Amino acid sequence: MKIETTRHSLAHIMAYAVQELFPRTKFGIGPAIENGFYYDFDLPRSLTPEDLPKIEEKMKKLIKENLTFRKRLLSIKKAKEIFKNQSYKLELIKELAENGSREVSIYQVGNFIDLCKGPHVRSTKEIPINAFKLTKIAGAYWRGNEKNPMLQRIYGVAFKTKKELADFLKIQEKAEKRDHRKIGKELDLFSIKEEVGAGLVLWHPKGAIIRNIIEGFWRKEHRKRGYWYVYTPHIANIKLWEKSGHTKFYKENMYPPMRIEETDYQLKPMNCLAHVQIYKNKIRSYRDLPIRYCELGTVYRYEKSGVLHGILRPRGFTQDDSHIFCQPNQITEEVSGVLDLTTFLLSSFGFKKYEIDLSVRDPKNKSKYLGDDKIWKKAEKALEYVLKKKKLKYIKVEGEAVFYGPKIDIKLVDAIGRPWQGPTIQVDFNFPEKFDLNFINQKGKKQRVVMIHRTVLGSMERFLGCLLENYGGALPLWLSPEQIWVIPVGARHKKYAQTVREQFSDKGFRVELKDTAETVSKKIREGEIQKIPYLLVVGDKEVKTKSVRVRKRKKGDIGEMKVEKFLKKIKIEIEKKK
RNA sequence: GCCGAUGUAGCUCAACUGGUAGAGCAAUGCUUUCGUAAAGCAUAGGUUGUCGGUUCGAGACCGACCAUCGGCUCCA
Repeated sequence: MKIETTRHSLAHIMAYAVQELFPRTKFGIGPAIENGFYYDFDLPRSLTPEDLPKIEEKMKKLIKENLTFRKRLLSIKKAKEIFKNQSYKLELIKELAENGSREVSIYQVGNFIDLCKGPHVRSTKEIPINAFKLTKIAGAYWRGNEKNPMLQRIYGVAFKTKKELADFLKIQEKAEKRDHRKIGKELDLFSIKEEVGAGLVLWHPKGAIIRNIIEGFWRKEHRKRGYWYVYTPHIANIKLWEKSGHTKFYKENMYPPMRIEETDYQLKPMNCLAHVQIYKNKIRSYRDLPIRYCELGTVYRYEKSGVLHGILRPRGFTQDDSHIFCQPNQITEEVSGVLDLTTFLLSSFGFKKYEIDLSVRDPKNKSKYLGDDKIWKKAEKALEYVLKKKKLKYIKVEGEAVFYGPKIDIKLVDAIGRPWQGPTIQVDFNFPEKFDLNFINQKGKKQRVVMIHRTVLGSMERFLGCLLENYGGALPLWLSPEQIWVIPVGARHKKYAQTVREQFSDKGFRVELKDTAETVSKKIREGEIQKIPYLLVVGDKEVKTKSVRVRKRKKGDIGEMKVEKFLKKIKIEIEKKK
């Protein structure tokens, strides 16, 4: 028996239990999902966490009754009659009928009948009784549309054995400890304060050090690949945003304009328009192309209050942005180059797992997008071509495109497995049209340029958040804000400790001398909590032999070493990681 | 924005059914100079998220707002 089938059957059992406990319930839908299942209910009252054990108990009781799942095929008419008091089910039946179905299938277990195409377990005795748990209650719009009523969703997790469930719950619990918000607080990296504003990030000194390292590495790699670094203002004349279509298609994500001497200025939600203006500054030749402008550009977007999530989703963030202007026949090469850069950077920062989406238009709602069909098809084809050529696994998602073009999105995964969009590559024929962006081709004729929008990390905020969760805060040596602590055993070793500190700081290492009047144990404990890669203890022996006693993070004491030898060792460690 | 939960010292948490806020860590001062995950003593620290209401009396009850958390919708 497939676990998905069991999960789906559990969703039905849960619905059955809810029906028994709340007879007037209207039912939405209840599918199996990753690790479990959910079901949406329209209930006479709000559920509280205390309801979950009651429902769970009822479910177990029902499972023990060895109830059979019976499938039946019904005519549309008959189905409508059976579900006459179930408005959501009626809506589904109506839709099935409209799509040409003559009959629908239903499943009955005990006294609970559900519209469902199955499959299900034959009997509840096939369901392991101790391998599931109801985990949370949440609101969810009927059919995922915010204009529809909100139903109450109960989530559950389910596995084949009690042990698998216990393991899963343990892993989840452990993962929650790697939450970037927790790590950010513990390691004093950043904060978000009510006094400053929701979604506005304060980077503390140590967070800023990490960001600086990331940015430095990013700049170096971009310079190598022929990018030009630019700086652009944070506000711009609103006419620019009107022309691009932002005020029409992107309005709900923008802060309202500010009026200065009869002109409205817009806080930028994107960097592209400024880069467009740099491109437009003079006539460009085909010999100049591709032109790659890049900028760590800070943008502000109005995000609905309910979606903010630490630094993974703030309202102000810095994109590692770039706009590439190229000839049409350079698209695949450029997209390909960007993909290579992305995978190189991600692996340099230790990311092994990511998902790739090809985000295209919603074919049913073309009014959400700028530009005509032909242009869109061309852009979508170009992106898909490169993905296929690189043999990368991707999922095509309709309706996920930006208003000006389709994109390749790379999603990084957080501690508890939630995907967050980071890197993105977007082919855009629309802005070049809107802003009349050209170059002079080999024949001396004006030709339309192609624009590629891209970030390879996503944003500094989101990237750091994912980075912290990936490493559980224990960043590799090259990224650690504090790499080494020198801990003198007693007051008489302070002087030597000082010289040791200097030997490392002279070589560019981030090293702190911990010479306060506290015990060695205390400082070791503090160092481990602060996730310092190396703690160097120096006492009488080390002073005599010009060495250090090395303690490696998580590993413990790895022995005494000459200062020179340790220096060499960490240099190698840093080179290797890069 | 929507549904639900939460908000007490810098951090982690206490305070019985309403009776006037307490502990550990951190901070500061003194003592201790210490060999691999917490030395000792003392001091200071709070309009209990904000505003309003109920009450003789509110951290606790009610309302509005703000923020956070889990989802939904939306997104880098």
